[in-house]
Amino acid sequence: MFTLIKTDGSARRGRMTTPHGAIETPVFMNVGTQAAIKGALDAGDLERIGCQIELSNTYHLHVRPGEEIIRKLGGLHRFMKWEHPILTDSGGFQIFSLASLRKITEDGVHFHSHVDGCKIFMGPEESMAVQSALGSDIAMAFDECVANPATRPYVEASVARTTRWLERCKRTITELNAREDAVNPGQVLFGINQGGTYDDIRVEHMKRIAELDLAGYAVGGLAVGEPTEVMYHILDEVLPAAPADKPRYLMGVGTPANIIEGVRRGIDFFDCVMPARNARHGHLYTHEGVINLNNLKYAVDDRPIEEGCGCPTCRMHSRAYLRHLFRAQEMLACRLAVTHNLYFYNKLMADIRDAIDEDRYDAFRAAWVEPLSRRI
RNA sequence: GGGAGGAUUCCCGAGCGGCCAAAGGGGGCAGACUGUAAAUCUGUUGUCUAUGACUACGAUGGUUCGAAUCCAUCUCCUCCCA
Repeated sequence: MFTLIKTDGSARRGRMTTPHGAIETPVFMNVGTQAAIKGALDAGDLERIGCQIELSNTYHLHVRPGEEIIRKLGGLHRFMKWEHPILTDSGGFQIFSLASLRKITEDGVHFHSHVDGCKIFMGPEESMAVQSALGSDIAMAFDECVANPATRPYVEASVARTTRWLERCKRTITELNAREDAVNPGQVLFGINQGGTYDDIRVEHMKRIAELDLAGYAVGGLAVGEPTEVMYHILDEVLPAAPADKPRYLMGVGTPANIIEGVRRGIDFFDCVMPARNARHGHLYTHEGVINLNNLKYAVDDRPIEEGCGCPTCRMHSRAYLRHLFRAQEMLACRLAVTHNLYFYNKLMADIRDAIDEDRYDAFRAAWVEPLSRRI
Protein backbone atom coordinates (compact mmCIF):
# COMPACT_ATOMS: atom_id res chain seq x y z
CA MET A 1 0.00 0.00 0.00
CA PHE A 2 1.50 3.28 -1.15
CA THR A 3 0.31 6.72 -0.14
CA LEU A 4 1.48 9.80 -1.97
CA ILE A 5 1.76 12.36 0.82
CA LYS A 6 2.72 15.37 -1.21
CA THR A 7 4.63 16.55 -4.25
CA ASP A 8 7.08 19.36 -4.91
CA GLY A 9 7.33 19.72 -8.66
CA SER A 10 7.73 16.15 -9.83
CA ALA A 11 9.44 15.12 -6.58
CA ARG A 12 7.23 12.98 -4.37
CA ARG A 13 6.93 12.34 -0.65
CA GLY A 14 5.26 9.04 0.01
CA ARG A 15 4.77 6.24 2.46
CA MET A 16 4.62 2.57 1.65
CA THR A 17 3.25 0.20 4.24
CA THR A 18 4.41 -3.41 4.32
CA PRO A 19 3.87 -6.37 6.64
CA HIS A 20 7.09 -5.30 8.37
CA GLY A 21 6.33 -1.63 8.76
CA ALA A 22 6.16 1.59 6.82
CA ILE A 23 8.75 3.08 4.51
CA GLU A 24 9.04 6.82 4.12
CA THR A 25 9.93 7.72 0.56
CA PRO A 26 12.05 8.75 -1.24
CA VAL A 27 14.14 5.99 0.25
CA PHE A 28 17.49 4.35 -0.32
CA MET A 29 17.51 0.60 0.10
CA ASN A 30 20.66 -0.76 1.67
CA VAL A 31 22.03 -3.67 -0.31
CA GLY A 32 22.71 -6.94 1.49
CA THR A 33 22.87 -9.29 -1.46
CA GLN A 34 23.61 -12.43 0.53
CA ALA A 35 21.61 -11.39 3.61
CA ALA A 36 24.53 -9.33 4.83
CA ILE A 37 25.85 -5.87 4.11
CA LYS A 38 29.34 -6.41 2.72
CA GLY A 39 31.79 -4.83 5.10
CA ALA A 40 30.57 -6.83 8.11
CA LEU A 41 27.37 -5.00 9.05
CA ASP A 42 24.48 -6.88 10.62
CA ALA A 43 20.85 -5.97 11.26
CA GLY A 44 21.75 -4.02 14.39
CA ASP A 45 24.17 -1.94 12.38
CA LEU A 46 21.47 -1.31 9.78
CA GLU A 47 19.26 0.20 12.44
CA ARG A 48 22.11 2.42 13.65
CA ILE A 49 22.72 3.83 10.18
CA GLY A 50 19.08 4.74 9.64
CA CYS A 51 18.18 1.99 7.20
CA GLN A 52 14.46 1.63 6.49
CA ILE A 53 14.57 -1.25 4.04
CA GLU A 54 17.16 -3.86 3.17
CA LEU A 55 17.60 -5.52 -0.21
CA SER A 56 18.71 -9.10 -0.78
CA ASN A 57 19.15 -11.20 -3.86
CA THR A 58 17.13 -14.17 -5.04
CA TYR A 59 19.81 -15.79 -7.20
CA HIS A 60 22.53 -15.54 -4.56
CA LEU A 61 20.38 -16.81 -1.69
CA HIS A 62 19.10 -19.62 -3.90
CA VAL A 63 22.71 -20.65 -4.60
CA ARG A 64 23.69 -20.29 -0.96
CA PRO A 65 22.28 -21.29 1.50
CA GLY A 66 19.16 -22.19 -0.53
CA GLU A 67 15.68 -20.80 0.04
CA GLU A 68 14.34 -23.94 1.70
CA ILE A 69 16.82 -23.53 4.52
CA ILE A 70 15.73 -19.95 5.03
CA ARG A 71 12.06 -20.94 4.85
CA LYS A 72 12.61 -23.60 7.51
CA LEU A 73 14.26 -20.98 9.69
CA GLY A 74 11.22 -18.74 9.43
CA GLY A 75 12.04 -16.60 6.42
CA LEU A 76 14.68 -14.02 5.63
CA HIS A 77 13.58 -11.47 8.24
CA ARG A 78 13.95 -13.94 11.07
CA PHE A 79 17.08 -15.49 9.54
CA MET A 80 19.02 -12.23 9.48
CA LYS A 81 17.18 -10.69 12.45
CA TRP A 82 15.97 -7.72 10.42
CA GLU A 83 12.33 -7.23 11.26
CA HIS A 84 11.86 -4.23 9.00
CA PRO A 85 10.98 -4.24 5.31
CA ILE A 86 12.97 -6.31 2.84
CA LEU A 87 12.94 -6.18 -0.95
CA THR A 88 14.35 -9.08 -2.91
CA ASP A 89 15.78 -8.62 -6.34
CA SER A 90 14.66 -11.35 -8.68
CA GLY A 91 17.86 -12.64 -10.22
CA GLY A 92 17.24 -10.61 -13.36
CA PHE A 93 20.35 -8.56 -12.76
CA GLN A 94 22.43 -11.75 -12.76
CA ILE A 95 21.34 -12.30 -16.37
CA PHE A 96 23.40 -9.17 -16.96
CA SER A 97 26.21 -9.54 -14.44
CA LEU A 98 26.74 -13.27 -14.97
CA ALA A 99 26.23 -13.06 -18.73
CA SER A 100 29.08 -15.46 -19.45
CA LEU A 101 27.50 -18.12 -17.22
CA ARG A 102 23.97 -18.22 -18.57
CA LYS A 103 21.73 -18.97 -21.51
CA ILE A 104 18.33 -17.32 -21.96
CA THR A 105 15.29 -19.23 -23.23
CA GLU A 106 11.60 -18.36 -23.35
CA ASP A 107 11.01 -20.42 -20.21
CA GLY A 108 13.77 -18.79 -18.23
CA VAL A 109 17.50 -18.75 -17.78
CA HIS A 110 19.99 -21.59 -17.44
CA PHE A 111 22.88 -20.51 -15.23
CA HIS A 112 26.08 -22.25 -14.36
CA SER A 113 26.52 -21.49 -10.69
CA HIS A 114 29.34 -19.00 -10.17
CA VAL A 115 30.17 -20.94 -6.99
CA ASP A 116 30.46 -24.56 -8.11
CA GLY A 117 29.40 -24.58 -11.76
CA CYS A 118 26.28 -26.67 -11.16
CA LYS A 119 23.26 -26.11 -13.38
CA ILE A 120 20.65 -23.68 -12.10
CA PHE A 121 17.41 -22.94 -13.90
CA MET A 122 15.57 -19.78 -12.98
CA GLY A 123 12.50 -18.50 -14.71
CA PRO A 124 9.62 -16.33 -13.49
CA GLU A 125 8.00 -19.17 -11.52
CA GLU A 126 11.28 -20.23 -9.91
CA SER A 127 12.23 -16.68 -8.98
CA MET A 128 8.83 -16.03 -7.44
CA ALA A 129 8.97 -19.32 -5.54
CA VAL A 130 12.37 -18.44 -4.09
CA GLN A 131 11.23 -14.94 -3.16
CA SER A 132 8.10 -16.37 -1.57
CA ALA A 133 10.19 -18.78 0.51
CA LEU A 134 12.42 -15.91 1.57
CA GLY A 135 9.29 -14.00 2.58
CA SER A 136 10.42 -10.57 1.48
CA ASP A 137 7.91 -7.73 1.58
CA ILE A 138 8.56 -6.64 -1.99
CA ALA A 139 9.37 -9.16 -4.68
CA MET A 140 10.80 -8.00 -7.96
CA ALA A 141 9.67 -9.38 -11.29
CA PHE A 142 12.09 -11.69 -13.08
CA ASP A 143 13.30 -9.54 -15.95
CA GLU A 144 16.26 -9.39 -18.26
CA CYS A 145 18.55 -6.52 -17.43
CA VAL A 146 19.76 -5.78 -20.95
CA ALA A 147 23.39 -4.85 -21.45
CA ASN A 148 24.35 -1.59 -23.11
CA PRO A 149 24.73 -1.15 -25.98
CA ALA A 150 22.14 -3.50 -27.45
CA THR A 151 20.59 -3.50 -30.90
CA ARG A 152 17.01 -2.47 -31.33
CA PRO A 153 15.88 -5.93 -32.52
CA TYR A 154 17.52 -7.53 -29.49
CA VAL A 155 15.91 -5.08 -27.08
CA GLU A 156 12.49 -5.48 -28.71
CA ALA A 157 12.61 -9.24 -28.38
CA SER A 158 14.01 -9.09 -24.85
CA VAL A 159 11.42 -6.61 -23.62
CA ALA A 160 8.57 -8.63 -25.14
CA ARG A 161 9.86 -11.69 -23.27
CA THR A 162 10.29 -9.71 -20.04
CA THR A 163 6.63 -8.68 -20.39
CA ARG A 164 5.54 -12.30 -20.79
CA TRP A 165 7.68 -13.22 -17.80
CA LEU A 166 6.03 -10.44 -15.78
CA GLU A 167 2.58 -11.89 -16.48
CA ARG A 168 3.85 -15.26 -15.26
CA CYS A 169 5.34 -13.61 -12.17
CA LYS A 170 2.05 -11.96 -11.33
CA ARG A 171 0.10 -15.18 -11.73
CA THR A 172 2.64 -17.10 -9.66
CA ILE A 173 2.90 -14.68 -6.74
CA THR A 174 -0.89 -14.63 -6.45
CA GLU A 175 -0.93 -18.42 -6.18
CA LEU A 176 1.96 -18.50 -3.71
CA ASN A 177 0.45 -15.83 -1.45
CA ALA A 178 -2.78 -17.86 -1.30
CA ARG A 179 -0.99 -20.92 0.09
CA GLU A 180 -1.49 -21.63 3.77
CA ASP A 181 2.23 -22.03 4.36
CA ALA A 182 3.20 -18.74 2.73
CA VAL A 183 6.03 -17.16 4.73
CA ASN A 184 4.79 -13.65 3.98
CA PRO A 185 1.34 -13.69 2.36
CA GLY A 186 1.41 -9.91 2.18
CA GLN A 187 4.33 -9.97 -0.25
CA VAL A 188 3.79 -7.66 -3.23
CA LEU A 189 5.21 -7.59 -6.73
CA PHE A 190 6.96 -4.74 -8.51
CA GLY A 191 7.18 -4.84 -12.30
CA ILE A 192 10.29 -3.70 -14.13
CA ASN A 193 10.49 -1.45 -17.14
CA GLN A 194 13.15 -2.25 -19.72
CA GLY A 195 13.95 -1.04 -23.22
CA GLY A 196 17.61 -0.15 -23.25
CA THR A 197 18.18 3.35 -24.50
CA TYR A 198 15.22 3.28 -26.92
CA ASP A 199 12.71 5.85 -25.63
CA ASP A 200 9.76 4.53 -27.56
CA ILE A 201 10.31 0.94 -26.45
CA ARG A 202 10.68 2.13 -22.87
CA VAL A 203 7.47 4.18 -22.94
CA GLU A 204 5.43 1.49 -24.67
CA HIS A 205 6.69 -1.08 -22.20
CA MET A 206 5.83 1.07 -19.21
CA LYS A 207 2.30 1.64 -20.56
CA ARG A 208 1.93 -2.06 -21.12
CA ILE A 209 3.01 -3.11 -17.62
CA ALA A 210 1.05 -0.29 -16.00
CA GLU A 211 -2.08 -2.14 -17.13
CA LEU A 212 -1.16 -5.06 -14.89
CA ASP A 213 -1.93 -3.00 -11.78
CA LEU A 214 1.14 -4.03 -9.81
CA ALA A 215 2.14 -2.74 -6.38
CA GLY A 216 5.01 -0.73 -7.82
CA TYR A 217 7.03 -0.04 -10.93
CA ALA A 218 10.76 -0.14 -11.35
CA VAL A 219 12.92 1.26 -14.08
CA GLY A 220 15.68 -1.25 -14.69
CA GLY A 221 18.54 -1.65 -17.10
CA LEU A 222 19.94 1.83 -16.49
CA ALA A 223 23.37 2.88 -15.26
CA VAL A 224 24.81 0.01 -17.27
CA GLY A 225 27.22 2.09 -19.31
CA GLU A 226 25.05 4.69 -21.02
CA PRO A 227 25.83 8.37 -20.41
CA THR A 228 24.16 9.82 -17.33
CA GLU A 229 22.27 12.33 -19.46
CA VAL A 230 20.74 9.45 -21.41
CA MET A 231 19.55 7.91 -18.17
CA TYR A 232 17.95 11.19 -17.08
CA HIS A 233 16.35 11.58 -20.48
CA ILE A 234 14.84 8.11 -20.28
CA LEU A 235 13.40 8.91 -16.86
CA ASP A 236 11.88 12.09 -18.26
CA GLU A 237 10.22 10.08 -21.00
CA VAL A 238 9.16 7.00 -19.07
CA LEU A 239 7.97 8.22 -15.69
CA PRO A 240 4.92 10.09 -17.04
CA ALA A 241 3.74 6.71 -18.28
CA ALA A 242 4.05 5.11 -14.84
CA PRO A 243 0.98 5.09 -12.58
CA ALA A 244 1.17 8.17 -10.36
CA ASP A 245 -0.32 6.40 -7.37
CA LYS A 246 2.25 3.61 -7.30
CA PRO A 247 5.85 3.74 -6.07
CA ARG A 248 8.61 4.06 -8.64
CA TYR A 249 11.96 2.39 -8.14
CA LEU A 250 15.09 3.24 -10.10
CA MET A 251 17.07 0.03 -9.85
CA GLY A 252 20.75 0.04 -9.03
CA VAL A 253 21.12 3.82 -8.98
CA GLY A 254 23.25 5.50 -7.98
CA THR A 255 25.53 8.34 -7.00
CA PRO A 256 24.14 11.01 -4.66
CA ALA A 257 23.71 13.27 -7.70
CA ASN A 258 21.88 10.51 -9.60
CA ILE A 259 19.52 10.10 -6.66
CA ILE A 260 18.82 13.81 -6.38
CA GLU A 261 18.12 13.95 -10.11
CA GLY A 262 15.99 10.82 -9.89
CA VAL A 263 13.88 12.21 -7.07
CA ARG A 264 13.41 15.38 -9.07
CA ARG A 265 11.91 13.28 -11.85
CA GLY A 266 9.60 11.38 -9.53
CA ILE A 267 11.52 8.32 -8.31
CA ASP A 268 10.65 7.00 -4.84
CA PHE A 269 12.98 4.01 -4.32
CA PHE A 270 16.68 3.61 -5.00
CA ASP A 271 19.29 1.02 -4.28
CA CYS A 272 22.95 0.85 -5.16
CA VAL A 273 26.02 -1.11 -4.21
CA MET A 274 28.17 1.94 -4.76
CA PRO A 275 28.22 3.42 -1.25
CA ALA A 276 29.18 0.07 0.27
CA ARG A 277 31.64 -0.92 -2.43
CA ASN A 278 33.27 2.50 -2.57
CA ALA A 279 33.54 2.45 1.21
CA ARG A 280 35.33 -0.88 1.09
CA HIS A 281 37.69 0.65 -1.44
CA GLY A 282 38.38 3.68 0.73
CA HIS A 283 36.14 6.21 -1.01
CA LEU A 284 34.03 8.07 1.51
CA TYR A 285 31.19 10.50 0.92
CA THR A 286 31.10 14.01 2.33
CA HIS A 287 28.97 17.03 1.45
CA GLU A 288 32.04 18.55 -0.19
CA GLY A 289 32.69 15.56 -2.39
CA VAL A 290 34.15 12.08 -2.26
CA ILE A 291 37.45 11.61 -0.46
CA ASN A 292 39.80 8.69 -1.08
CA LEU A 293 41.13 7.77 2.32
CA ASN A 294 43.96 5.81 0.73
CA ASN A 295 45.51 9.08 -0.37
CA LEU A 296 48.69 10.17 1.34
CA LYS A 297 47.17 13.56 2.17
CA TYR A 298 45.03 11.96 4.89
CA ALA A 299 47.93 10.27 6.68
CA VAL A 300 47.96 12.75 9.55
CA ASP A 301 44.44 14.18 9.12
CA ASP A 302 42.93 14.09 12.58
CA ARG A 303 39.47 15.20 11.44
CA PRO A 304 36.54 12.79 11.12
CA ILE A 305 35.50 11.81 7.59
CA GLU A 306 33.04 14.68 7.79
CA GLU A 307 32.76 17.31 10.51
CA GLY A 308 29.34 17.21 12.09
CA CYS A 309 28.40 13.78 10.73
CA GLY A 310 26.36 11.84 13.27
CA CYS A 311 27.49 8.38 12.18
CA PRO A 312 29.18 6.07 14.68
CA THR A 313 32.44 6.22 12.70
CA CYS A 314 32.67 10.00 12.56
CA ARG A 315 31.79 10.35 16.22
CA MET A 316 34.75 8.22 17.18
CA HIS A 317 37.49 8.04 14.57
CA SER A 318 39.82 10.17 12.45
CA ARG A 319 40.66 10.03 8.76
CA ALA A 320 44.24 9.23 9.71
CA TYR A 321 43.14 6.20 11.74
CA LEU A 322 40.87 4.96 8.96
CA ARG A 323 43.61 5.45 6.39
CA HIS A 324 45.93 3.40 8.55
CA LEU A 325 43.32 0.64 8.84
CA PHE A 326 42.90 0.57 5.06
CA ARG A 327 46.63 0.48 4.42
CA ALA A 328 47.03 -2.27 6.98
CA GLN A 329 44.08 -4.13 5.47
CA GLU A 330 42.31 -4.37 8.78
CA MET A 331 38.72 -5.58 8.46
CA LEU A 332 37.69 -2.76 10.74
CA ALA A 333 38.47 -0.31 7.93
CA CYS A 334 35.65 -1.71 5.81
CA ARG A 335 33.19 -1.83 8.64
CA LEU A 336 33.80 1.74 9.75
CA ALA A 337 33.82 3.06 6.18
CA VAL A 338 30.66 1.23 5.09
CA THR A 339 28.94 2.44 8.24
CA HIS A 340 29.74 6.02 7.29
CA ASN A 341 28.75 5.78 3.63
CA LEU A 342 25.43 4.07 4.27
CA TYR A 343 24.64 6.48 7.08
CA PHE A 344 25.47 9.26 4.62
CA TYR A 345 23.08 7.86 2.00
CA ASN A 346 20.25 7.32 4.48
CA LYS A 347 20.75 10.80 5.88
CA LEU A 348 20.77 12.22 2.34
CA MET A 349 17.37 10.62 1.78
CA ALA A 350 16.06 12.07 5.06
CA ASP A 351 17.27 15.51 3.94
CA ILE A 352 15.58 14.99 0.57
CA ARG A 353 12.30 14.10 2.30
CA ASP A 354 12.54 17.20 4.49
CA ALA A 355 13.17 19.38 1.45
CA ILE A 356 10.11 18.01 -0.32
CA ASP A 357 8.02 18.35 2.82
CA GLU A 358 9.05 21.99 2.98
CA ASP A 359 8.55 22.70 -0.75
CA ARG A 360 12.19 23.60 -1.34
CA TYR A 361 13.34 20.65 -3.38
CA ASP A 362 14.57 22.66 -6.36
CA ALA A 363 16.78 24.75 -4.09
CA PHE A 364 18.01 21.62 -2.35
CA ARG A 365 18.88 20.04 -5.66
CA ALA A 366 20.60 23.13 -6.98
CA ALA A 367 22.70 23.38 -3.84
CA TRP A 368 23.86 19.79 -3.65
CA VAL A 369 24.18 18.14 -7.04
CA GLU A 370 27.53 19.70 -7.84
CA PRO A 371 29.32 19.50 -4.47
CA LEU A 372 28.25 15.90 -3.92
CA SER A 373 29.68 14.98 -7.33
CA ARG A 374 33.15 16.31 -6.61
CA ARG A 375 36.26 14.23 -6.02
CA ILE A 376 38.35 15.96 -3.42
C1' G B 1 91.39 -24.00 9.55
C1' G B 2 89.02 -26.71 4.96
C1' G B 3 84.85 -26.91 1.46
C1' A B 4 80.26 -25.16 -0.93
C1' G B 5 76.69 -21.46 -2.13
C1' G B 6 75.34 -16.38 -2.23
C1' A B 7 75.33 -10.61 -2.65
C1' U B 8 70.13 -7.67 -8.35
C1' U B 9 66.31 -1.46 -8.32
C1' C B 10 62.38 0.38 -1.31
C1' C B 11 61.82 -5.39 0.12
C1' C B 12 61.63 -10.53 -1.70
C1' G B 13 63.17 -12.55 -6.11
C1' A B 14 64.00 -13.91 -11.72
C1' G B 15 67.82 -12.93 -15.18
C1' C B 16 73.47 -15.83 -16.43
C1' G B 17 77.20 -11.71 -22.98
C1' G B 18 73.48 -7.51 -26.78
C1' C B 19 65.98 -7.71 -27.38
C1' C B 20 67.97 -4.99 -19.47
C1' A B 21 66.35 0.65 -16.12
C1' A B 22 66.19 -5.40 -15.48
C1' A B 23 60.38 -10.73 -15.27
C1' G B 24 57.12 -11.77 -11.13
C1' G B 25 55.44 -10.75 -6.20
C1' G B 26 55.28 -7.31 -2.07
C1' G B 27 55.44 -2.29 -0.60
C1' G B 28 54.60 2.92 -2.29
C1' C B 29 51.73 6.50 -5.30
C1' A B 30 47.28 7.26 -8.03
C1' G B 31 42.68 5.85 -10.75
C1' A B 32 38.13 2.99 -11.54
C1' C B 33 33.77 1.00 -9.28
C1' U B 34 25.89 2.41 -10.19
C1' G B 35 19.27 -4.05 -9.10
C1' U B 36 27.52 -6.97 -5.73
C1' A B 37 31.30 -13.62 -9.05
C1' A B 38 34.36 -6.93 -6.45
C1' A B 39 38.00 -6.11 1.24
C1' U B 40 38.19 -6.15 -6.31
C1' C B 41 40.35 -4.39 -10.75
C1' U B 42 43.64 -0.93 -13.53
C1' G B 43 47.79 2.34 -14.14
C1' U B 44 52.35 3.76 -12.28
C1' U B 45 56.89 3.14 -9.39
C1' G B 46 65.99 5.06 -10.69
C1' U B 47 67.29 10.48 -11.84
C1' C B 48 67.10 14.58 -15.12
C1' U B 49 67.41 20.48 -18.48
C1' A B 50 63.12 14.09 -20.51
C1' U B 51 60.75 10.85 -28.21
C1' G B 52 67.07 11.92 -25.31
C1' A B 53 70.83 11.72 -21.56
C1' C B 54 72.83 10.11 -17.04
C1' U B 55 73.40 6.74 -12.82
C1' A B 56 72.49 1.60 -11.52
C1' C B 57 72.70 -5.32 -10.49
C1' G B 58 78.32 -5.84 -3.06
C1' A B 59 83.61 -3.20 -4.13
C1' U B 60 87.78 -2.65 -7.29
C1' G B 61 90.30 -3.96 -11.59
C1' G B 62 90.11 -6.71 -16.17
C1' U B 63 88.24 -9.48 -20.91
C1' U B 64 84.90 -7.86 -24.97
C1' C B 65 82.51 -3.81 -30.28
C1' G B 66 79.19 -4.67 -25.98
C1' A B 67 78.97 -7.12 -18.98
C1' A B 68 73.83 -7.69 -13.95
C1' U B 69 75.64 -11.79 -16.85
C1' C B 70 82.78 -13.97 -18.21
C1' C B 71 87.80 -13.52 -15.29
C1' A B 72 90.82 -11.82 -10.87
C1' U B 73 91.17 -9.83 -6.10
C1' C B 74 88.68 -7.92 -1.93
C1' U B 75 84.36 -7.28 1.57
C1' C B 76 80.18 -9.30 3.82
C1' C B 77 76.39 -13.33 4.49
C1' U B 78 74.64 -18.65 4.67
C1' C B 79 75.48 -23.85 4.98
C1' C B 80 78.73 -28.29 5.54
C1' C B 81 83.35 -30.55 7.52
C1' A B 82 87.22 -29.98 11.56
